Amino acid sequence: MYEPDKTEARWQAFWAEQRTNEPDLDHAERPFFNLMMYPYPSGEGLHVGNLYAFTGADIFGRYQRLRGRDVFEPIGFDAFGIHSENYALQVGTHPMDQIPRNIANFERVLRRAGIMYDWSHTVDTTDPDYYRWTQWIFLQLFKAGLAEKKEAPVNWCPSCQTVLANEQVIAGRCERCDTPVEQRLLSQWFFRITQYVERLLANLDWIDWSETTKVAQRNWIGRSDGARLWFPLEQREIAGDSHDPEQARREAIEVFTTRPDTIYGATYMVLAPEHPLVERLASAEQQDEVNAYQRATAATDLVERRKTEKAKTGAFTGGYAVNPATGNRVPVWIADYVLMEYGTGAIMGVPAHDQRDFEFAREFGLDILPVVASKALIGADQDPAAFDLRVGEEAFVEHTEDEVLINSDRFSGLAAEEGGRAIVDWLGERGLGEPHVNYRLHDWCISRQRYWGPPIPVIYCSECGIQPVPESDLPVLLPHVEDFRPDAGGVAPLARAEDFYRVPCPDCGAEGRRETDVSDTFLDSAWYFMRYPSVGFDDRPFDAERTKRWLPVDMYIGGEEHAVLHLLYSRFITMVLHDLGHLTFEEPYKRFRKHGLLIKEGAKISKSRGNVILPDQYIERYGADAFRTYLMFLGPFQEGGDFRDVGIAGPERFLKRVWDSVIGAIEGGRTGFDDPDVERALHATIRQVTQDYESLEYNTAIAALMDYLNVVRAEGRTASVDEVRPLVVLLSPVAPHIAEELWARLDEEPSVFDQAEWPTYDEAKIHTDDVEIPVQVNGKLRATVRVERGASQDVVQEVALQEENVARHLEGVEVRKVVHVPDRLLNLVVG
RNA sequence: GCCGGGGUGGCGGAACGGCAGACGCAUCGGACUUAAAAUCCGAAGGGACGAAGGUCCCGUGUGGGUUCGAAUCCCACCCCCGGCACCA
Repeated sequence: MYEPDKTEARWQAFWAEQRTNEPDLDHAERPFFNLMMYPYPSGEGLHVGNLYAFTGADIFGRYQRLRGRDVFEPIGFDAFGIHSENYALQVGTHPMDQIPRNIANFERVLRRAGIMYDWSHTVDTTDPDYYRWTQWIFLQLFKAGLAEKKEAPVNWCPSCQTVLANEQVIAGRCERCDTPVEQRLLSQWFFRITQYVERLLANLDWIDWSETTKVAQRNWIGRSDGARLWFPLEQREIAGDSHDPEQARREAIEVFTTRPDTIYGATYMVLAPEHPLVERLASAEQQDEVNAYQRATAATDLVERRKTEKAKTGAFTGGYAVNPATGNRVPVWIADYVLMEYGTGAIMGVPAHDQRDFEFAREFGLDILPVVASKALIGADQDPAAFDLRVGEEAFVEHTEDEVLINSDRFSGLAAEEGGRAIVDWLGERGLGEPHVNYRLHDWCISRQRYWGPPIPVIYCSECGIQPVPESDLPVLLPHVEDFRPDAGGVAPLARAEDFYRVPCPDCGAEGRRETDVSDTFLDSAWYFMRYPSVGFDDRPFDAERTKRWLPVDMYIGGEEHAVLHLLYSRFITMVLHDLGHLTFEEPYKRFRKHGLLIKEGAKISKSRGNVILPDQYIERYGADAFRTYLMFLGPFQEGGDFRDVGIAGPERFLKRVWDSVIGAIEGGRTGFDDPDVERALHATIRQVTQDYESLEYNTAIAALMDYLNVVRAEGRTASVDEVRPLVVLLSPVAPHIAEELWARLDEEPSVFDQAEWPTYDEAKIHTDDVEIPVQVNGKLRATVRVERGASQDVVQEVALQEENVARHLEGVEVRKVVHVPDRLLNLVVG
């Protein structure tokens, strides 16, 4: 009798006692670092989505192990952060008490699920032995000039009462609580990730990652090629050759554009309402209107402001600038459709060729002047320099190969792209233009005005300014404070803990004050995988030898939701540590594969829907093996699938039958292969399962195993031990407990993961002597015939023609053509 | 709007130029049982004809195309999911 609860408990105890899953980190000869994204240990318990991801990753790890690799498969807990803090606030506990309970609960479930973790090398980001090195990493960036404190407009969540990184703002709302985000001008710590943007982009071309993830990163980085142009302010004359270009630029409005070719159509300019030049440009008579508009914008939250479909609003400043190409003076407006944080916070308005500018010009009666048109439209007989193009209800924005410039002086008639380059060159001679690449990506704001994170290791000295905490003083311990509530004014909770922040300057001893902000959780997770092999080394973040042996990560499996956050930050931190000489590699993950998303009965799983699945009850009822098998069977791992309770019955029955068949084989005592069909099925199954594990297609691997079992036990047949031994091995990555038990009962030495050889297949044994060939007439199936493998067309055709059904369809018509694919198909084309 | 991914039986999904629906769930029929559950055996995309073995037609979101042959490749469109979005 198959009793999963007993079997699973026995083998989990065996693994723990024998330290089966703890590779020798110093001497492993064929190291394989199998990594999965560590979870946030929530108070609600381990989510089935976590277990889905972990199981898929675990199968890959176990498979690599059976292929002879020394697999290191660690787990840790991403336990700092707003989520934990909010949960503690909600249930009225302290995170320092709550988190260890959550972690213990997670560990219990993960052990119960039979994941091959090395429990002697876990990471907890809230452990001072860990965050000490998170602080150390901050210091390395600080010393390298890659961490800077600057006053900047930042995203402020009024509900969480903290600053958010751009990546944490989803459609203008806080990713945590969905509250519309405000902009505030605050002094914050930033990591200069923008300095690495080209490398982050370039390496995407060669790292082995899911293509969709690479695309998401490219989009996020948002490289756009264009030019910077300077429109001199009107009260100054246009800077001529005799002027210093630097001077000219200081007295001008700088814009970024991807369409410098359209500058002759720039009939006005728009500044973001917060733009520093607004004050200077605003005329006395427009001052009130400008101020009113600025106030109105400031009062609007980002969600409202960034609505695309919203009608265009704005205010005229009363000031003018000069279009450096035409020499015409153009009015300068402010409008909220221009955003301070993208480009230069100012644009040239080209209403004929930009839909937004078009709408704005229409609203305020500004000139609309087309300067680009297709050759076909112009025709051969017209002069592009004076072409009269009428603009309809929309801007003319298509950007095609055959467009040429019109109404653009001497550039008229040039192809648009070429003309754009020529114009930028020409403006460049006067210092008023240059090619420029702009990025959507901003520097990474790591300051958080919250409690539950690693304190940023900096001291502000009244005498000597910003001082890093000496490395020897790390960690800066997060004190246990009772009132860890965030503050609406943006003051960090630690700023209320005088014992914490009052310290002498580490350099001069004068009165100093600690930084009271903590760092972003994403900094914790940007390097956690580097710590795993070096857990236990107290005097260094990562040991050189261990790191060399195990990193970079061989396989990383995780959710697509981290495509642009965690994965980008950890690449950045790895590059920095590489450049500073701490690492020998610059990309952290050799391979990354995303897993799909689980839904339940067609609906998204979420707390608010109340359809959250906790694995505990299922493991309790069906056993970990059956639950794992079901999770992996319900759909392609990389695409996700639909979880339905009733579906577990299939895998559950399958495992019972495996048990009965193997036990039956052992009791029967027969060896060898007496049935060529079974042997053939075995070899085909080994081939299929091997390919599927390799490519993470676990659902079809399991289907293949079910298929094979159906062959083995057909019509009350009793299997031989040689027929079932490979089945046990092939199944073991998915259902490790039952596999261990059956392996042992087959009189083999445990553990199957150390003792078994991965089964090999013989292509020749998969082939039969005969093949079944479908016979089509005009592409429609009319019969199947059995012929010898490799039979010639003549032979196949002869056999086919004897089929009554084929002959009938050939009656009275002429065979015009015969398509024969050897061993695959015969198609008779009649006319 | 832009960028990804996807639309196949009652359901989850296979197949990804060559016998559509593997494998499984649910369903139905049978065996076992006093009975039920469990287990085992079998049926099954839809339709038409046939007593039956069978035979034919229709079928992979819609419409076109390429091909001897298309779920699979190409073009256009519709719908769903995920991401980004007044990004200049």
